[in-house]
Amino acid sequence: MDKEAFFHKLVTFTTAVHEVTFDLTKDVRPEGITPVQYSILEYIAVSQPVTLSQISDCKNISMPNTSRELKKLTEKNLCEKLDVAEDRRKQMIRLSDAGQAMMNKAFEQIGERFLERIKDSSTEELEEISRALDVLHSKVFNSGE
Amino acid sequence: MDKEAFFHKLVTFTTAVHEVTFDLTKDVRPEGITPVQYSILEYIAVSQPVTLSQISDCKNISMPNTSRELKKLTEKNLCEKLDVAEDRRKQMIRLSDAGQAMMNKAFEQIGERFLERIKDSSTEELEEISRALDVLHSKVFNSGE
DNA sequence: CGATTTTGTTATCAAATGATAATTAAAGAG
DNA sequence: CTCTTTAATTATCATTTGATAACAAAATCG
Repeated sequence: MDKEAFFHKLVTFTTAVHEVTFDLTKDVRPEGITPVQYSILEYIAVSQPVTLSQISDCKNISMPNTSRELKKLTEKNLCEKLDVAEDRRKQMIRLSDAGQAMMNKAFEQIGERFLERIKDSSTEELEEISRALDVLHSKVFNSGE
Repeated sequence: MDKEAFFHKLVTFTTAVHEVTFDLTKDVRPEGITPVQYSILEYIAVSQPVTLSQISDCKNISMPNTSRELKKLTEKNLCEKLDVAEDRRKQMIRLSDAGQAMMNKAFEQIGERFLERIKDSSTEELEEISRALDVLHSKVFNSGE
């Protein structure tokens, strides 16, 4: 298969992934939370506890802007800052109970929509999908490292 | 495999896809083009000719805002509006020569980065990846319909 | 034909985001 | 101990984006 066609296939695929994730996640964002804030909360939920710099790096948001958004989230009692004993410049950030509850609810909705989407797949097909995810994750979409 | 783990796997995967596409496409956006404008140009490039409503629907941008951004792009001579004979309300939009050249260049850069990313894969692995793309595209990320 | 729907435009406003400079405090290097 | 680097904050500004209302013209429906 020629590179050109392969590349086109990948572009089409990533576009589809973006569209589907948009569909799965639309409307789950709670009132009063901006898109950027939600994406930060999502990141914290998955990787907590994290430092401010980590959020800044991974989400490609400058430190000042990360600090600003995190301050707003903290004021809304959605996350907490914990001092780090070894390095007193750093702060570990994690979701508060309220923030955790909020994100659980959001993930639950997304999960339901996802299950709806694969509900017609047999056990064998799910296995196949799972293997496909492994292949692509390890051979193409391996961001880490 | 339980649903919970399956869902988690998918979340991790889509996150990776987003990160990788960000890496592949960062810095390719030409000077003076905003992110939203670039995403519109990308969509036109792949699907041209398209109507304004199609752009609005597919990119989830309201008609007024789509119209505004398209006007700016037209003023920059990056795309053209063609009248439709059968329905004089509609306009078909496509890239101008300059716009096409610009997007070709952008896609070329992305293509190079992509090839770099899969350069260590054998022919068999590429076949495997291709099949995995087909599986996921048809069974999970099938946005159309 | 008249009413309604579709397609697109213009204008305007508010909110979200991005970018930068200046500052603080702690850690680490020499 | 001084100098430099790292982590984070605050303040400020311009740009981008989203949202809404009001409008116009063509198509479609009954």
